[in-house]
Amino acid sequence: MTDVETTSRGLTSTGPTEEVTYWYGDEPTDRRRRSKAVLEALRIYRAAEVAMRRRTRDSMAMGENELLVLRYLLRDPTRRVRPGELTRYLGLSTASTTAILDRLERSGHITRAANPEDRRSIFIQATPRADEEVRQTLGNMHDRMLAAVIDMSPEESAAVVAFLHRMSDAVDGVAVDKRAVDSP
Amino acid sequence: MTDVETTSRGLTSTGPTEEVTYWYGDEPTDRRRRSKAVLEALRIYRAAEVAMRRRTRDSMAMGENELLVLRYLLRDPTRRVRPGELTRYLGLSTASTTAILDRLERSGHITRAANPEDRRSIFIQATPRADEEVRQTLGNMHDRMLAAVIDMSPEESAAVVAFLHRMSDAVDGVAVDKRAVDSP
DNA sequence: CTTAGTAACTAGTTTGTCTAACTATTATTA
DNA sequence: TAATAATAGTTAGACAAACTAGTTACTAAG
Repeated sequence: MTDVETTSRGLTSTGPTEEVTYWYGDEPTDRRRRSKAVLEALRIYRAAEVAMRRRTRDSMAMGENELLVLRYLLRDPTRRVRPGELTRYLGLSTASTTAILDRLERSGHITRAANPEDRRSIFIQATPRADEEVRQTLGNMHDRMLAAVIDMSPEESAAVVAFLHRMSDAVDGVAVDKRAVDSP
Repeated sequence: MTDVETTSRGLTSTGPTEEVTYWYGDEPTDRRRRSKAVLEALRIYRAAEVAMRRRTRDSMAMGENELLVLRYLLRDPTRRVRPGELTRYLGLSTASTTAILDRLERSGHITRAANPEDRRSIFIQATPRADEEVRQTLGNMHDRMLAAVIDMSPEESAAVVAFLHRMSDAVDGVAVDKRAVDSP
């Protein structure tokens, strides 16, 4: 399990051709080997995604959270999003959210608009420029992802979705207790 | 469409039961619906993982990169790892690596040892305490992940692995232009 | 009308990164 | 062999982005 080189383009697409061909007698050894191949593929995907995030962040000269905010806003441009919602989404303090919005406003990616119904709060809107920039760098990715799944059979889709849900459950259980044992 | 609540425990495991059942006539509409379900499941998994990382980091009072270094060191405790290797792994400057190692040394998670063959360089070793702490928080996760895939059929494994490889390729192509293209 | 609660912001601090300069050591070459 | 270049890691100082604590403006409840 070495993450080392997988962050550079090309190395993440190691051909799966033979790794997953299966046996007639489905012995425990084979199952273990297949399981490892699946987890390895997942790890490679994660590495590819982390690398993509960094490239995008660099090419847009923008922090991770700023980018997340833009993507969140652009996901449904009709929705009225307030800073508090972004605070919960990012899991940061309200102060940090304010700072992020300041930077995005200064760089011309968002605007702050008054909320007529509650004059304490405001609405955040992505500018056309933000839309264009994000679309230019990430736009094709979603299309490619969709193209990569559109040809899957119902059975394949079901297997993948079930797998992802089990994985989500697996990572959901980490570090929820802790500090009961060894705190100083 | 909203990432908002998916970062909290439990909400990531929305039952997939009906979303993926399939039709007799496999019309384009169904295929599109299935595709969206798959990508949605992937997005939920990602959110679960990000949340897990944060919980771990918080519970160990440690930065993301410190944790990455420890996991890297503990992956094969017999190997002699030098700071330069960690620098390349993390993709940071050598100065930042030094700072990270300073923090880890001060908190008792690593030790610096001399390299007798090249007195400019040193070896980094994780302490037993680091091993125990990491194992305690993340140890079970790998077991749970393995348990979540060990029962998959050869066909299911193949479908999942192929899916992950296609996804890796899809994200690999983002934002590679703009600057010097892929470098070796 | 007062008091409590909420939404966002400001100020000041801490953390973790960066670049540039530095020390010590090893490798190359004139 | 002496001079020079290259390498490994550290130190110093600057900056970006997070945090906590406190403020302002407003709404809701007694």
